This record gives sequence, C-alpha cells and structure tokens, in this order.
Amino acid sequence: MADWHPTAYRTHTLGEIQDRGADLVGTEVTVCGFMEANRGKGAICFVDLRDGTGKLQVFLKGDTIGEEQLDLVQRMTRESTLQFTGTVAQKRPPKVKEGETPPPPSYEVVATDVHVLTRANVPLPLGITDTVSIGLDTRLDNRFLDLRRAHVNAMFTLRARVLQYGREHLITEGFKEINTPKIIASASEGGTNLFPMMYFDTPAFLSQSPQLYKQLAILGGMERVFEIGPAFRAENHDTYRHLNEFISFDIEAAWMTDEDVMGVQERMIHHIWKCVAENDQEQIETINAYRESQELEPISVEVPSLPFPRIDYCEAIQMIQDAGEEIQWGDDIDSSHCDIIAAKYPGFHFLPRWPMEMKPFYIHHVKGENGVTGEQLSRGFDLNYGRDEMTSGGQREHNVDVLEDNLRSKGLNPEDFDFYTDGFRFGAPPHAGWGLGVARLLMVLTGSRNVRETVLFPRDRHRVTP
RNA sequence: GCCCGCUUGGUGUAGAGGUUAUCAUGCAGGAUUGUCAUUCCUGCGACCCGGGUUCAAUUCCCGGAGCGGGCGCCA
Repeated sequence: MADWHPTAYRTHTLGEIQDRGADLVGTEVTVCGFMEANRGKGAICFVDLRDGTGKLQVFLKGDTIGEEQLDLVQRMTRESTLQFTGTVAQKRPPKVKEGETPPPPSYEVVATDVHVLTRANVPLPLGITDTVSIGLDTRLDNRFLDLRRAHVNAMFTLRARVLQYGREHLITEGFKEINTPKIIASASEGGTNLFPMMYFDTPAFLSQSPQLYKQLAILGGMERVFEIGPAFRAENHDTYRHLNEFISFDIEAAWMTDEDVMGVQERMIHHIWKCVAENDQEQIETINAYRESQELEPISVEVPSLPFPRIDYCEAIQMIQDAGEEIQWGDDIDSSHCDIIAAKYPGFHFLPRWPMEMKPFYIHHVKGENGVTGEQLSRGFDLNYGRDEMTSGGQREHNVDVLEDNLRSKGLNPEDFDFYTDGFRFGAPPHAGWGLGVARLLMVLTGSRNVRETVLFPRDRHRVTP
C-alpha cells in the first residue's frame, strides 16, 4: 500500500476511508473527487465521489450543510470536481430481501461543507458510467474521460504493474536499466522505414530500436542491461497490433546464447504473471465486470508453466506443411500460419533457429548449423502468444569480421556502421538479447483485441493527436 | 497500399424511396425516496460531405472523407 500523505486539498483519500472506515468513524475529514452521480432531490442528497484510489458516498442533509449548499450540489453536473468536509460515519445498511445476507459495513462522509473546484460541461463527450458501448475512436479522441472509466483505469494500472514486475525481475538477475538515444544519424540497419528529421543542420532519424546501442553498452562491460523506451517505425501498417510509436522492453546480456536469454524471458514473464495473479486480482475483476456487461468472456491470469515450448523454425514449417499449406523452407511464417501453430500451442511459445537469410546482420550463426535443406540457421528467435509475435531476439555476432561479411551480404555498407563495428575491435564478449512489445504483452493480459486499448495515446498512421 | 463493410440525437443503435425517424443512455423540469444502475411523469436532442436518378433521397447510384474488419508491408 502506498503512503498517501495528506495534501493541501484533502486529509484522506477515498480509498483510505473505504478501507479504514471503522477506525475513522467520528473523525472530521476533507476529501476531493469527481462527482460520478448524485441522487435525491428533497431535503437530502447522496453524492458518489471518485478519486484515484476509490469511490465513496457523501451524504448531505439540508439542516446539516444548509439549503443553499445542498441546492448547489444537487444542481452540479456529473464529473465536476468537488471538495467536501465532513464526518466519517457508517452507512445505513441497504434493505435486503428475506434470506439474503446483508453486505459488510461500509462508510460514508456526512458533509458539513462543500467547495466546487470545477464544474464539468454538459454533455460529456462520453459517459463514465453509462451502459452504452463507446467506439474506440470516440474514446481515443477523449482519452482523458475514457481513462476515468473503471475498466480502462484498471488496464493502465495493470500496465504499470507489468513494467514494475518486469523491472523487479531483471534487477534480481543482475540487469541494470539504461537509456539510449532516440535520435540517430545512421540511415538504417535495413528492413524498416524510419521517420526522417533534421538535427540542426544534419539529417537524422527517429530510432527504430535500441539494438545497436544496447550492444555497445555490453561491449562497454555493463554485463547485463535493459531499457524500456520508445521505438519509431514509419511503416504504413494498419492492423490491430501495429503502431508507429511503441514501447519496447529490451534486454542485452554478455556471455549468453539465444537459449540463455530465452530463459531470462520466460522467467520474467512467469514472474510478471505470478505477481499479477497474486496482487492485482482487483483490476482483473474490474475488467471482468465490464466484459460481463458487454457479454464478453471473462479473462483470467493463468501463470504459464516453465519452460515455454520451443518449436524451431524447421519444425514449424513441417507443421504448416502437414496442415496442407503451401510453404517452403526459407519462407516467412505469416499470420495464417501462426494460427496453425497456435492451435497446438495456444499460450507462450518460442520459435528459435530461423534461417540466417531471414535475420538481420547482427544475429549470430554457428557455421555449419544447417536446416533440413542444408541452408545456414541463425541463433535468432521469436516469442509468440497465440498468433501474435511478442518478441524478437537472438544471440548476436561478436566477431567483427563475420559482422562485416554479414553487412555486405545484406547489401549494406560496413563503413556506415563504423560507430557500431568499432566497438567489436577491442575485445567483445559473446552476448544475446531481445526486444519485447509491451503493448502486445498487455493485450494478452487484459484480453484486448486492439493494441490501441493498452496505449494511452497511440500513434498510428491516421492519428497524431491527442 | 489492396479487398470487404460501416457512417442516423452528446454517446451507442433500429429503420424505411413519401414516417410525427425506433430504442437505450444522456440532458432539462417535476413528483417520490437513507438512496446506492433509485423509481415514476413530462420534455429536449440526429439521418457524414458533394454530385446524380426521381414528382419526392437521410434511404437508390457515383465520387470523397472518416471509421471498422481482413490482408500486405514490418529486425
């Protein structure tokens, strides 16, 4: 539990009064919040007040607070912010039908004073507690209101938890958090399109990945590093799982192989899922309450068992061929093919040992480690959940001569990468790492079918505001 | 970028070549109530843009824009 110190505006949070109400009965408190609803039109009035820690009922009575203030609150609009002073009391229990068990005692504040901090306009662009479903576009245009909805708030609370647990785990395995530049000069490492920009008088780009820089940190003897930061890709993709700016959770570690960092990853995901299952059921229940209202299946946090299955590339191709699909060794495994694999392995699973041909220049290969057709395999891997790719990773090439050969064979000019390859000329540890899409992991955890749900202010092809 | 679909009050929807354009939610007013998704009554509020067909288009046709789904692209 956090320490919610009193502030200039409030003595207690609403969550505190909910949780410790019994100890606070009779105490004078000042609380603040958004007015979610008010009920009653006569000589009394009930206000549902909400802050970032919970909800609480405030009870107003004409002869306690005065007719004028009672009227003011009764006329106040939903989502206005109010400050109440009053006394904590136990709520009168609701009437229950014969045979039903009464709910546990709950608490309220009997108001003696009120201040309107801000009055909300009407109508709201979207209702916080309304039962109608709301289109994603409307929600994203009004994210500040969308976030006030309980299940949306729960998703972003979970997002913060996932990052926290992930960090925690890596730190226990000796990793240190780093930050790498997001403005880069080198044209490209191949593959994806970059967003160009001007860095004073020099053409530059927004970084597509911390890849080369986290490797430089390893070459610098940092041993084990991680970074949680943005990556930018100027691709014209338009799908439920792609964004043009996204948060990448990256690690890099010395003296490790592809198999070693797969181990780090599965232990980290296991830790995250275990902690969420133990600590954050409240958020899951909030999401499920919403899902039930929308007639969606509830979600549950099933801690995956270790180790995750490993289906190497050759085996995956075989599996897809056995399902009757036209696919050859050397082809990419696309979404429909992933459905075939996911039918057998619905949860997290690794896809290691891709053809070297298909992997970037910095991926390591063991000479002569060949696939069924005799082509060179690489030490690159993916992590999928169902049909969706979560991670791409691998052991890196640490021999500078091989690295430069790889660059040339990919049609790149080694001289453009001197800032990187120079790091390998003065002793280089074998190392490996991966990059994990945080939003995609959250999709799995929260049952979201669109990555935009799990990103506060998503940037896609059609959206740069808000 | 390709294929398919959609666009109706603030929000989410129903629907038809001529309607008083449906329902829910919301909002406003009133009655009731230690209420708690309050209840009840009354009212308010909408057919994406441009062109065409037609006596008549929000409805049909064409184009545009926006959105959604699938795909492609994507270390």
